[in-house]
Amino acid sequence: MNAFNDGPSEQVTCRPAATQGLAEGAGGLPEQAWTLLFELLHTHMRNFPALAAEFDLSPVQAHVLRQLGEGALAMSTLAHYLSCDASNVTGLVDRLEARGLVERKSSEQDRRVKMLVLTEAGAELRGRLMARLSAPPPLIAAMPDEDLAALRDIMRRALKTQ
Amino acid sequence: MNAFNDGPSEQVTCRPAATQGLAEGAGGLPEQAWTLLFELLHTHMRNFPALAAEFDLSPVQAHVLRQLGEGALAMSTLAHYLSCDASNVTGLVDRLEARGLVERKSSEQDRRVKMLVLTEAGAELRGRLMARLSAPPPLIAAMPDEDLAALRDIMRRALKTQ
DNA sequence: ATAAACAATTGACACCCTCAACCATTGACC
DNA sequence: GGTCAATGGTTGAGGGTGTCAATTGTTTAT
Repeated sequence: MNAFNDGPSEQVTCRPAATQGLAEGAGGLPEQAWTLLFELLHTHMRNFPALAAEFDLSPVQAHVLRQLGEGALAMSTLAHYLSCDASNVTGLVDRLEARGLVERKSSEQDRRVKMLVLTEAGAELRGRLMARLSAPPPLIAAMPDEDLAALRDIMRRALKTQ
Repeated sequence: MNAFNDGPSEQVTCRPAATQGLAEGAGGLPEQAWTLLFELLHTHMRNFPALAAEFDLSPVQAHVLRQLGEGALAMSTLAHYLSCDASNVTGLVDRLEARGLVERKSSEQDRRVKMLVLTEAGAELRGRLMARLSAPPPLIAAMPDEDLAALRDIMRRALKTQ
């Protein structure tokens, strides 16, 4: 998220210049739609670190909790989902484990593998985090119902055919 | 980023569990639409570090170049746009300046502030970066024209009223 | 003229990330 | 059975990103 950055989370508004060079009107229909979504995307992602910080989590830790939704997950699998090196996950999990949010359990089938499970505290924290994440940002919340329904339907179709 | 995170950029698919606990059908219209957008958002953001790496940039450096679109920008302003501490920007700009992408120019009006400008090389790199960023992800590219047009119009309205 | 506010930097410290090297375990092959 | 390559996780070196507290130089208000 890396990538996202940590920081004070005052009121943020996006600078028009950020899209400069993207040629708003140009390109095909996909480019036009994408450019606009891209704007929402980046302005929202700017808040993610602050949002994670509300739960005393780094952005990446929040991602991990997010991914650890259901049952156990091998470290290597997590590394793949996070698109990062396995060695990175070691320290990541170390810190989460030290905070009592996650547990390493050796796999029965393959003793090389360590499975990750949320502790009770971890599951509780994840619940609160997910609830917070599902709150739509102002830009969405302010949309008229018509647009919201259309948006939802479009996205459902897109995610289904993908 | 880092929040986003840096990492190998193989083929990525999102794990259903990531949305677990978000209660897909529940909530009002805003929540429903948002949950779906949220999915797109996170899967796409996962690729951002790899995308930046194509230009030998860290995710944050790519953000900075993005923001530095038009004229000069004070360091403090950049810090505000990045939602990060001013002290962080110092090192950030140090590295970009060392690579010849950005220049510090003392302001005429106020000798405390240093204005950032893209060098020629920086502007060229930014151009290529922005072109790359404007390429819609597969999920968008695969949408039918009807949906794309609707999506574009909805987003235009939303960004305008915001 | 003095004091408060501000822009940028520095230094200490922590996290995130990669790469290369390493250990233990597994599975295939002779 | 014994050997060897492949795999999962950890460690260590090195660098980017981020914070906070303290410092310097400049501006602005009183």
